[in-house]
Amino acid sequence: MSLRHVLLVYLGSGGAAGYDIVKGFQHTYGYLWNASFQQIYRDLGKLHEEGLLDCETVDNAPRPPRKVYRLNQAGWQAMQAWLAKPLPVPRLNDGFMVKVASMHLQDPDVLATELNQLRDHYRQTLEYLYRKRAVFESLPDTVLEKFMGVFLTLKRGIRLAETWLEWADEVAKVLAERKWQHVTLDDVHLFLDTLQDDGLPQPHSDSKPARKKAASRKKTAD
Amino acid sequence: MSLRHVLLVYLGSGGAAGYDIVKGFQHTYGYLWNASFQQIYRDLGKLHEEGLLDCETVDNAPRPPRKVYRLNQAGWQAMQAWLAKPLPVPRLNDGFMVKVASMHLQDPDVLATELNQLRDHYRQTLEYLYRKRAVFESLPDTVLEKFMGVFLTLKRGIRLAETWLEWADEVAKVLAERKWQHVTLDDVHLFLDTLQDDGLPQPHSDSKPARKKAASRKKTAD
DNA sequence: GCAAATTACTCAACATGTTGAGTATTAATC
DNA sequence: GATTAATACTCAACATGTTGAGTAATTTGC
Repeated sequence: MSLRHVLLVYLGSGGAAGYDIVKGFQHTYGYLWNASFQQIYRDLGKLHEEGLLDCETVDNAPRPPRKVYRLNQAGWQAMQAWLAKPLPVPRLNDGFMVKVASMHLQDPDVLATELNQLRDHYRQTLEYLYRKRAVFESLPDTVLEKFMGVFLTLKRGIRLAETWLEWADEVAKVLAERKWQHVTLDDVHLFLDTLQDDGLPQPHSDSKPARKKAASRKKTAD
Repeated sequence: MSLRHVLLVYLGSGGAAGYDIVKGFQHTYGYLWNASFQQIYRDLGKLHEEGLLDCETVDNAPRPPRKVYRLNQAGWQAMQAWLAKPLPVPRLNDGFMVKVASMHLQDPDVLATELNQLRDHYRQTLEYLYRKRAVFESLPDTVLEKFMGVFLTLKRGIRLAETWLEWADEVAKVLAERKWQHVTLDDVHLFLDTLQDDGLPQPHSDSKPARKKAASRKKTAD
């Protein structure tokens, strides 16, 4: 699961050339998948080497020739295979959450500043997404149905940003009231042990939910 | 921004040894940050090499000795520097969104199956998180305040899962009604060109919102 | 028409994350 | 007490993503 597959899907609607793919990709999947232009070029080259893409070199003198990539039989199959195979649940490695979880280690004003920057960002994003949604909603049904998939992901983006902002208000309130205390690792472990934690469902984790008493842990925190 | 920093934050509350860190880390940041035990061991070693962690080798005969890692001065500063420096807005490379956006390329029943698997997963996750929230809410305020940061991220996890499920209902409805049509890349480009797209706010994108007419694009789609 | 900036790329080094295999010690089973 | 399984690690190869530098054509400013 990676850019390779997303490129195959992108080319599933038709072939295209170098920089056009870069630009079109940003347009189409811009808020679904981040990729640098370097990575796109590199992976297009690899997919071609591996025989999943045909590459037609079209003369474009006096400029360098355009390389037009297009799915071939193998590529189409690889795309279908990816679409058909369920993905692992996405990881959500969000550093800001780590900062919030450990707010007791940090100057609350610094965290509040970062929170506000993020709020501005998500408010801007939301406005942008609302404008886009309005365009979609003004389309006649027959056209909208052509872009139903994209429309659905747009709605997802809107929901995400909206709930992020609601949550951020909660965090801001806590920060304003300065409702927290210092914590040690031992506090945390003792507390978590009392939870009788059955483990979060994690389809691609190799740890089983089996638990032992954590009593044997050496006291190493300071 | 990576596991390195999260480990520094984790050790900010106190030192700990090898496998204890692995286990404790999964506990504390399990639903905030995914990391394999191999990665944790490797990065602990690297942080030690770089002089950000002290490592005290404690005899544990007849077992292999325990390596107790602890933040030193430099490590504490590195942690504070990370906390103080605003993070880039997180990428959200979610393959399932790509699948939904290109639903016209795929058998709708296959997509529906994957959607339902994900719904089951998020429903389970949500139940787990509700149970955890109930524990937090039963705590006396003085204790809750110790874990306010963790509590806030838990609430975030709940909001995320809830809105994901609401959105999934929308998608399921569209899939059931089979409301979409075949699309070509040219359709997509023509449509997007009409949007007068100003670009999504992307703090760590190097593309500027400047736009040209896409009229010069060669017709390469099939 | 020359210099500087921009566009359209390529290359290489590196950071980060994943996968699979391997190795001791301890515990469980026969 | 030998065999097997589970625990607690280590190592190495590789996949993926990021960063910065470089190059050649094309446009822009003088």
